[in-house]
Amino acid sequence: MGAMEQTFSQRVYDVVRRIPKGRVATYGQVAALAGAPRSARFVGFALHANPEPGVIPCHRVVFRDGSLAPGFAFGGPDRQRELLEEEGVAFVPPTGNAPCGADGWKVDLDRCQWRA
DNA sequence: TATCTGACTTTGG
DNA sequence: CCCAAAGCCAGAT
Repeated sequence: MGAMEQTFSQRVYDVVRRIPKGRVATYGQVAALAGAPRSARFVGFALHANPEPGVIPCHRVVFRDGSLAPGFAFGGPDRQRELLEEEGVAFVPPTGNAPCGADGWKVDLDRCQWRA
């Protein structure tokens, strides 16, 4: 058995699956842990390609800015925010001048970004 | 084998 | 402050 080579996508799933509850990681963070600090774009692509619903907490993966994926998320960013709140993830309100994608609410990376 | 695309990220206007 | 473009890597066709 020598061929144990997993595709980058499989590796991404493995990393995302290790994200503890109540913590979030950015695409770049997952990409780095997967062994490709420059393929942040591919992280999202991998999750979209085969996200094994219920097994891979793709809702814990957010943008570098703390905002969520617009439109392509599993049912909408509103759903993602609700799931994260259920896990105890802290959110930051739109300070009044923060544009942001989803609802203006962003994940508090300063407090809830996952640390390997 | 080559070409294109994409759930990102960073820098510039 | 907001919008746009470029760079990046790995998979799909």
